[in-house]
Amino acid sequence: MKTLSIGEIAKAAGVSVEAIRYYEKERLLDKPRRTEAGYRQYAPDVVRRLGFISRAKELGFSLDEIKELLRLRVSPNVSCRDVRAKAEAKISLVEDKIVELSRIKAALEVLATSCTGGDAPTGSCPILDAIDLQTGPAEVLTCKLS
Amino acid sequence: MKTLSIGEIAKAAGVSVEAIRYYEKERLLDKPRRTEAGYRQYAPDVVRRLGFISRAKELGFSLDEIKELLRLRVSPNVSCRDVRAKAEAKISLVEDKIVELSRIKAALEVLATSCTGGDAPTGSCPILDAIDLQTGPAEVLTCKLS
DNA sequence: CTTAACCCTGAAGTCAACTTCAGGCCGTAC
DNA sequence: GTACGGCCTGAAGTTGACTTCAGGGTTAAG
Repeated sequence: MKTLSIGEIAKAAGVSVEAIRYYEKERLLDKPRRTEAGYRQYAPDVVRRLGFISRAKELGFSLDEIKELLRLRVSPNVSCRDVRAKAEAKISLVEDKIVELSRIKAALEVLATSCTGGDAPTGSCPILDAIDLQTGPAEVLTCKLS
Repeated sequence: MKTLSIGEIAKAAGVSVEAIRYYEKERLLDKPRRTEAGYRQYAPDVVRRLGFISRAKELGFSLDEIKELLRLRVSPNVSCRDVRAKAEAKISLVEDKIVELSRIKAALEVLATSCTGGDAPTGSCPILDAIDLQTGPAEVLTCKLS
């Protein structure tokens, strides 16, 4: 099977070579096979993993949290119940983030559309004002990716 | 009007006193009035602003980005067109984050529900596998906060 | 066969976002 | 009036996530 050098996979995933070595040290990536000369050899699917890591970072997850996400699986040492509990905890964390982002998005939309060209009343912060509008009682988030 | 000391507002917003002084230095917060003795006096609505800062940080925004968000407004120096353009740029950035979080959420849901109790086939990463399932063509996100 | 581009390791340096520290002033409770 | 918690400043230290550096092998091109 075809393998990639660290430089090739770094380019493919859009991250630096040094970051990859760092992720290996921090155990977000398994230690890869090495060539005779000691060069790392990666399977192509490691690109996905690197992509996930970068995107999750952008979403405010720390490397430790990302490690946890990537490790969430049933194994001889971890029961199904535990995995489900952990996954559900992550789900509500992720939902909270989505709700918050939806608020910010709505606030930005208010700002973009209600923009009249005149000056705003001094001292107000449009984003915060717009977010205030939304924080009524019993909000419900519906979100679908189809 | 009632004002809050730095300690009081820190407690109310759930951030540290030092962080607040840091935000002031970094110009995420305006310089507050001072008492005769030089103590900072905050208006209660600064709590909102601090809350926004914390939540935005959790969503992967840097302090610089948060500063930009908070400053997005029409002023004598900034035209409506500029504000709208900037807001729209932020909107699509936020939408991308929501899409990505929705994927992660769906992946976690697959993981939580498909959890059978047996061992998974060795070497696979359930989260990445579940995310692969979703990355079909022409995905559309619908997201509503009601 | 040599030279440039790539790879290796380990250690040190950097940057953002704070936190801790040193040294000192307020304010109120005993 | 003094003790104690809260506030002040400026500087130094910390943590996470890398990046840069020093010193040295490797491999493909010419």
